[in-house]
Amino acid sequence: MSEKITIYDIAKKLNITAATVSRALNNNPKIKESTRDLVIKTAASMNYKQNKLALALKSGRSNNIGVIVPRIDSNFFASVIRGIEEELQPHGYQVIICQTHEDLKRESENLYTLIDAQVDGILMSVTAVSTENDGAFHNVLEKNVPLIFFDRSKHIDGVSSVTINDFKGGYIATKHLISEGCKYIAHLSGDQSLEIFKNRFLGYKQALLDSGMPFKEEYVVPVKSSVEAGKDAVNILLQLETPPDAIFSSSDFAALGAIQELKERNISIPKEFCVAGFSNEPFTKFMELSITSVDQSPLEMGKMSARVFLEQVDKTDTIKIEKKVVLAPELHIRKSSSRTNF
Amino acid sequence: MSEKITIYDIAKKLNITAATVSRALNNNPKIKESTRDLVIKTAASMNYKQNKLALALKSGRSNNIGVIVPRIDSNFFASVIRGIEEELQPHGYQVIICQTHEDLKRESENLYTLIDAQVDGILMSVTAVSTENDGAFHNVLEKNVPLIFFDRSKHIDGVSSVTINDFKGGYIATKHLISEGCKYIAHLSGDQSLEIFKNRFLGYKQALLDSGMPFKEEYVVPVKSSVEAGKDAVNILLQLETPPDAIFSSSDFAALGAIQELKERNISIPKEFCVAGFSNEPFTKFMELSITSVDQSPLEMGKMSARVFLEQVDKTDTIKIEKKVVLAPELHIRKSSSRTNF
DNA sequence: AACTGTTATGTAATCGATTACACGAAAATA
DNA sequence: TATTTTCGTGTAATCGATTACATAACAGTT
Repeated sequence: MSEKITIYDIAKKLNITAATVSRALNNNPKIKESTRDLVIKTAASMNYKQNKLALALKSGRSNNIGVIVPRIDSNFFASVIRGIEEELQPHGYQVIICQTHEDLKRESENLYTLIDAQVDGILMSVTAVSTENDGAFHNVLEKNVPLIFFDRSKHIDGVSSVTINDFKGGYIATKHLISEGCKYIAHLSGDQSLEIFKNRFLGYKQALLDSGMPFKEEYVVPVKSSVEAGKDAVNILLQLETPPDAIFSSSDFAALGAIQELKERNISIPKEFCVAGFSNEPFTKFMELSITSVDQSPLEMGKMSARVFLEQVDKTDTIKIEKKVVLAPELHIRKSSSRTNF
Repeated sequence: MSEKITIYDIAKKLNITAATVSRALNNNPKIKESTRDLVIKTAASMNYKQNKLALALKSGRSNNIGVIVPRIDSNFFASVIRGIEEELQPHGYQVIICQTHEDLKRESENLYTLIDAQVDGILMSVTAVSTENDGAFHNVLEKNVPLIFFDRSKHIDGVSSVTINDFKGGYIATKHLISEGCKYIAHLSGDQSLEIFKNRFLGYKQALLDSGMPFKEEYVVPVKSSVEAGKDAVNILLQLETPPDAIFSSSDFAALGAIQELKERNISIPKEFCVAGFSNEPFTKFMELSITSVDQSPLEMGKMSARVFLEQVDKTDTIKIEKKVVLAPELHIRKSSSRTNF
């Protein structure tokens, strides 16, 4: 087994002090060139590796950043994380991942754990908007650890965020359904306490109004992001006096459930009924009856969040600048709503 | 902003030494109970948090473990990671994730980076079997950092692994196709240098032989794990003198491509042609024509890998014990191959 | 020769926690 | 009373790297 080589070992071998070795390795200009070369050569030959833990203790920076997401086994979050990773790795940061499983208590625990672990920053998508974890968030800010929200954010002074324009997403999806000739468009909505879902809903509403179509409360059905919820929603909607002829769902999974239920009832898609989802999950494209969906460019979102973080780290001394990056959503039109193109 | 509180701050306040504070906080039995209580109470009131970096430097353990996977935005790997996380978090470990993007150079870099970061262990799925990175692997073992392979493994003495029985997976999938009455079963195979793909192939072959069916080389088409590759494979297979009437694909994505191409050619599934895939990706279940697939229980695989790691960490002094855990695959029979049930 | 300046390196403190060893005081034993 | 134990705490080294400050050696200036 190879003993761990420290700068002291190198120093002893060369009959100089560790300070000189450290300076030589850090390209300190005060070191004679011959000494520097010798040290660097010796370090290489002894297979010296800097101890990052010692460096971290001394500098107070761990070079780890924490990422908190509801769950990792969803294409969206996994892709965001991939984006974060790709952007941060070249800067020497390692990413530590935590999952909340949509549980506020775990969110709080994760925040404390990451601060404990001395991370240099926290990038996260909040689990729900609630005051329950205010203490944990306050703790992060108090420690001056950069905090950045992506996708699902909370309003906290001085905290930056990277989101997509969910309003626009809802708007273009709905407008698209209208342009395909749909007259009665329903909406499967998510947890309205979260900005993202509220905005998707507002975009939907605005698109209706802008097109001179009436907005009806009964066309808005709250759902969880699951296939089952989508089926249930269709069952409710089809019992209405004037059942809808299209659905804009804030979740791809619910959209899928809706489609399954509609097929069950022999309602032809997209001829009689159009459906659009949100998130552009991989399966929406793979289906035989592919599903129209709003893409959130998760990779880009991850990279952007990382960049915002990097900006904030550099200027720790300056006043914190709250930056709100809003990415543009992109509608992927597929068979589930294409009366004309396909 | 809250200044960082150290044990020295507590010591000063109580007019005792940091050593006593440290001992009190660590429940050292030599400390008078009254002192211990006082220290603990004071620490709490001052909002003291142990500096993990200092602890890490002193103990040589970072409480971080590294996970290396080809990519994170695949349901399989994301689920394995989720399993690892769930098992390790309660033990105080944080998970650091690295991606190789199927690139051997990045695999090597990741290994060195993690060792650099002083991780307490590395859990990984290798990118490819090659001697190119032997140096990097050797480096890990030399540093006495526990190394555990999951899913895709390499043969290295003393290194444990957690895999599924891919041979059996291939076997039961093929047997199932045979039982559905398929007579000419083709196989879309993966990179044969990787055990997992080789074993799936061997399982397929054995199932044929056990059923008294001939094994034909021309029925084995190497593919990448992509939709396109699956389409191409079907095009090749259907040009054979005796085209097959079933496919066992080592990849769900290729299976999907095959199905799309078969439909294009108006070949009815499962009536004229049956298809089975591997991995049980979420979309296989969501399709209208759901796809039969072999489940690899990724969550369980992650948890099991974590457990094997925990075992190895505990007994650092004992001789390294190579442990090979093999999980059982499970066939999920769906419409793409169900002539009888549905 | 005396002084100043420059250059290269050494000395020692520091980051925060742990711990082997030492030591004084009190309690137990002879 | 003298001696040994036990108990509770202090002292100081340690983990490995960085860095403010000190200093030695030498060159240049007057």
